[in-house]
Amino acid sequence: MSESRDPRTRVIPEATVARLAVYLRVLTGLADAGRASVSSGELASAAGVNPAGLRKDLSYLGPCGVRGVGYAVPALRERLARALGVEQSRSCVLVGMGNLGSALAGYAGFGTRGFSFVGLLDADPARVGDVVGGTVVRPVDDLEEVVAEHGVTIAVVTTPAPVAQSVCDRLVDAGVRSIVNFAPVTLQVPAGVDVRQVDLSVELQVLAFLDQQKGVQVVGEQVVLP
Amino acid sequence: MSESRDPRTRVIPEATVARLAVYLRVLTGLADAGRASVSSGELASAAGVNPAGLRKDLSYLGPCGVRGVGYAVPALRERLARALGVEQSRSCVLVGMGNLGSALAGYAGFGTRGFSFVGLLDADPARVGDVVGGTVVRPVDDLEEVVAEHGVTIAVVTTPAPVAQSVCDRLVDAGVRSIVNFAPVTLQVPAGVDVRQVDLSVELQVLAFLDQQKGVQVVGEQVVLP
DNA sequence: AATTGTGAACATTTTCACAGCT
DNA sequence: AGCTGTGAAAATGTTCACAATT
Repeated sequence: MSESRDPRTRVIPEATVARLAVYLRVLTGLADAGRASVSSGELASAAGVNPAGLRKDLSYLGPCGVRGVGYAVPALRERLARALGVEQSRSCVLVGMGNLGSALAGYAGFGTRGFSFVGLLDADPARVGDVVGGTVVRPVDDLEEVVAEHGVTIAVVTTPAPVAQSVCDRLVDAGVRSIVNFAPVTLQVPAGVDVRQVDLSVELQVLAFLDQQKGVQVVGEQVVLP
Repeated sequence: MSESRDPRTRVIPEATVARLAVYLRVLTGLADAGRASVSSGELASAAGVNPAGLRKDLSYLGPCGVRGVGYAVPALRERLARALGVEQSRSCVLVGMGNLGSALAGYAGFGTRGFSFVGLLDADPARVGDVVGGTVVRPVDDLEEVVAEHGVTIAVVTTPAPVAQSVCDRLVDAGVRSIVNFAPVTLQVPAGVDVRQVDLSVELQVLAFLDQQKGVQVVGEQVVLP
C-alpha cells in the first residue's frame, strides 16, 4: 500500500499549521471585502510567504483550488477553519488579569476567530468582580470549577513569572491540555500537554542580534564596519 | 582552507539565536540565586530543550564550559548577552498605547533585559501626556523625530491592525530596521528589515488544532474516538 | 567519574521545477 | 495561457553517540 492520501489520516506539519492560521486571517479579510477568488500568488504575498510553499501547505488538506483559476475564498476559509478546529467557538480561560491579561481579554477579535473567554481569573481580591470584555473576573480559587463547568481545554497564562508554574500545574490537573504562556518562564508540563511560549524579551533579543549583525561585514579575516 | 572556527565569522542559526535568549533568561535567574556553575543537563531542563542541543547551541560561541565540570554562570551570562547584542541597553520605540502597548511599556522586566523604551507614541490626543513606566506618551507625529533623536533601530508596533502598515512604513523610512508586530496583519517591508510577528490568535489556533488531534486516533482505515 | 564539544545520522522544512487540469 | 498540485532536491534543524578533557 502506498502512503495514504486521505486528508483524515495525512499528518499536517506543525510549521504548516501555524501558517494555515495566517492564511485563515487573510482569507477572512478578503471575504469581508467581498472577494470571490484568489490565486496562490496573491494569498502568499498577503501572508508573507512563498507561493509554492503556500500551495504545498494547502495540499495537506487535499485539493483545494481550481487549476488555471485559483481558490474560492469562502470555501477555502471554511476548509481552513474546519482543519484548525475553530469551526465552532472554543472555550478558554485566562489567568492573570494584570495589564496584559486585561488587554487580551478585552480584545474583541478573538470572538470572530473562534475563541471565547469563559473564565477570567485573578488572585487579587481588588480585581475580582471587574468586568472585562463582558465577562466578570473571578477569584483564582475558582479555577478548577470554571474549567470543569465549561469543559475548557485551552488556557492563557498572563500571571507574574513566580506563580506561573503553580497556576500551570493547577490547570493541567483540572484537565487543560493546551496552554499559551506569556510569563517569562519555561513551564514544565507532562507529556500530552502543549505549551506555546510568547516572550517579548526573546523577540527583542533576536532582533537585537540580527540588528547587530547588519552592522558587521566580514571580508576574509577582517571584520569591517560600514 | 577548512571552514572557519573563529566565533566572529561563524554564523549562528536563527533557531539557535532564539534559544540563546531563553538560556540568558535562565542564567540571569541562576545568577540572582547566587549559583556559580551549572551543567548542560540542568540548564537544558530549565529551558525546556534537549541537553545535546543546548551544548551545540553554545558551541557556536566557541568553547564556553569546562569538561567534567559545567558552565560558569556569570561568565556564560555575559558571553550570551554580548553575542545577542544586549550588553548595553538598546533604545526602542513603541507605537500604539492601547491596553496592550501600555501593558508592554509598563513592564519593568525589559530594563533588566537590555531594552529601554525611549519613545512611546499614540495617535489619540487624549493619551498624549500620560506617563507610562516613567516615560511620557508623545503624539505619533513625533515618530521621525524620536527615532532620529535616539538613533533607534528597534520598534514595537501595538496599533490597531488598519494603521499598522502605514506606521511600519514611517518607521522604516525613519531608519528602523527591526520590528516586533503585535497587530494581526502581515507587514510588508523592504529587504534588510526584519519583522517578528506575535499573534495570540495564531497561537490559540495552533493549540486548537493540536487539541483536536488529541481526541482523534486513526487505526488502519478507521477513525476512532477514545 | 563526570561533563563538554562535535561529527555523523536523522528529521523536518523550504524551495524548485514542471506535470496536470481547466 | 494560466494556475494548481507535487515529487525531487536543497537547506536547515535536531538528535545521537562518543571522543576529548578535566
